[in-house]
Amino acid sequence: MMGVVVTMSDVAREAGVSKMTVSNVINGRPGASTDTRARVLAAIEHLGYRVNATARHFRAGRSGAIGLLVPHLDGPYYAHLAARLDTLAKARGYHVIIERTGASREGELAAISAGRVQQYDGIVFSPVQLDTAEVSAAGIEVPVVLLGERDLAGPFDHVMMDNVAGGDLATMHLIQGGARRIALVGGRQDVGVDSMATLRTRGYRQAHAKAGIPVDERLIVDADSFTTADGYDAVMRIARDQLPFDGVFVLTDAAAMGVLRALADLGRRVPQDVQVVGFDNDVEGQYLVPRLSTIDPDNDSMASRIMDLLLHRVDSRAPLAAHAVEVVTSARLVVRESTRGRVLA
Amino acid sequence: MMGVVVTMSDVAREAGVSKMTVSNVINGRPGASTDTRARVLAAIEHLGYRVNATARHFRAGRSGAIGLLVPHLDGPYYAHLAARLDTLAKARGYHVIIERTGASREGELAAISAGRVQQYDGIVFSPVQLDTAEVSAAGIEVPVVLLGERDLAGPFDHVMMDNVAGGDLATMHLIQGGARRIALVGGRQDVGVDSMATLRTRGYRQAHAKAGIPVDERLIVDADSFTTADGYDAVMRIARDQLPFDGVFVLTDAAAMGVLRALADLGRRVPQDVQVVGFDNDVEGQYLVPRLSTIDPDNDSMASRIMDLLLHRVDSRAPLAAHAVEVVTSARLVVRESTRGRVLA
DNA sequence: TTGAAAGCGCTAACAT
DNA sequence: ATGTTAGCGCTTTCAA
Repeated sequence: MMGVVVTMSDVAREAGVSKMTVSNVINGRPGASTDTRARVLAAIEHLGYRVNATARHFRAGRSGAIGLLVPHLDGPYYAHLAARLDTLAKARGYHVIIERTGASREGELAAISAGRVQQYDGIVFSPVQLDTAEVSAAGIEVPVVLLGERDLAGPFDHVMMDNVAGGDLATMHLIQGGARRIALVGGRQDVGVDSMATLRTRGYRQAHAKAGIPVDERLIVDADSFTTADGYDAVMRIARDQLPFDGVFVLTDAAAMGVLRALADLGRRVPQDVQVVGFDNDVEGQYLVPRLSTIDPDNDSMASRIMDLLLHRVDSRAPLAAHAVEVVTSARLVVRESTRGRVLA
Repeated sequence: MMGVVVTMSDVAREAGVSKMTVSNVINGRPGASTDTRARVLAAIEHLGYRVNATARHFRAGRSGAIGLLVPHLDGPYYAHLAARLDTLAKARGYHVIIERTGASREGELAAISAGRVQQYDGIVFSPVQLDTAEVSAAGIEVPVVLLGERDLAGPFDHVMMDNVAGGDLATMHLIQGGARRIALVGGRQDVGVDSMATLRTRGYRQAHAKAGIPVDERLIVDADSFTTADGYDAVMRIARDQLPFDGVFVLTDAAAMGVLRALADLGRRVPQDVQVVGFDNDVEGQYLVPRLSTIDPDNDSMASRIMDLLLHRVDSRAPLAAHAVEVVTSARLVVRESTRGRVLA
């Protein structure tokens, strides 16, 4: 026997009031006497009533779902972000649905297509291929918070970490540890679209410029989707090309894991022969051999900002407000065993 | 301007039929002439109509949500399982909501409490502390599929991998590689409740018995929630107690990562001084130094079985059928660099 | 083969 | 301070 379903009408009858009064009490709306409120609360308690979230969302013309559109879930990065966002969303009556775009143009376009998006009350989108103009052109009709790349002056709220500063920090750290030929695994040339990769690459160049060290373009190698496998392959390609290098800045910790493995296969010691620094501060990094130095992007505060911005728009039914908000959270260097430098001031 | 919301009535008007006919066509119910069907389909296409899942679930008295109750999301194991289950669920009009129990009794009891569970149409529960009787006592009123531990004869459908065989396989592999004093990280004494840990431990003992090797109980050390940190700590504890060992069977790959790191800190070479084998076959394992030998539980087929069993009950509104189904998927040894043995037949 | 009516649980808008 | 009405989009039931 399925449990008795207690509705608002049941509570109203039990408390001797109307459904509306029950609704008002539940939603903390004013206009109920202390006495009535107490009776309603007692009835709720007594009957074990819980609001039917589906009915409430239905009535409001909403689904209660927030879409989180990310490239993949291979590494821990997006999994952790998803968990944090979900916790924040639950506290406010929503839940998070994860969609993987596969980091391809088609995947991203499909994910933000009208049909897919309309099932959500709002979306958090981390594009890796599309730029603001393209996202804008998709004509998304729910609130959107963009994530992880720099796009000046878009119509969307935008939360990102300071990738350029982070890349600079990481590279400068390698230089201070004595590196002069620093490979950039996952690096991308600056061609129009800003992305996590191009921005961190910009930081890499910035640090070289400040230190007066020339950049050898051949040391900038792509790493597809920044997975562990991609990192491994990238180093193997550099080695095959016989390019000397004494430092590696890897754009993600996940890829850095593959880099460390590749260096081990090549018989190069870390940090004695080659220093390595990652980016993301995944917990796994502190258990690698050697423990990985990395950049910590402070993801917890990013998650709060994201949910605040998004749900504010969702609740106020103002999908595309006039004033898009730009939030930049700052990065911090975490020095462990894979580098020779010291913590910077 | 929010996009025009196209409803079933709009489609009906456009096609010159009633809502019911549209509904029938959409749901593939019989009783619509080929001609009518074509007109309805054309109207749907023309207007860009999509069914409102919230309304449909509301009408059906459902939420459309499947709860996935797991101990944590620290490692990749449950994150991957969640992703797979979600893909399967989406294809059938449901979505997966992840709940973390924290691997504690209170956390698990809270997660399966009436209030929490009633928001789901069905749940997939991976208990680590509770046994079948306790889960049963909670009086869950939606379909449940249990996961990951052995419980004979419960009222719930139950999908698990063959943990005992996997533990046996791993241990036997270490023995064949020459190990005689094998530490068991995450091992648990067999006390009433079967769990992932006690079952794999049973496999460990079984292998020792078959090989005629005595088990040193002091080498069986707990590892809390099987995280990387727990694995690290476990090995450090064994070392502090000065117990000699030449092999380690770690109950999860996540913990195995910490084990490898600890052995590196202790200056013990793997696999020359100590062989290590994990369990789960996380992708990360093949990039560790050394690459981790492990047990592959074939999670993909587990995920399909789980969703099939669960949604069958959900769709047929038969939460507690008379015949609970027990599914056991088999495990496979993956030999890499952290052990000295060869692949078993 | 098709349609009309009713209602799922909730809340905005409007009485009282 | 509290109640009544109406209706969100869909499908079950019953009628034509």
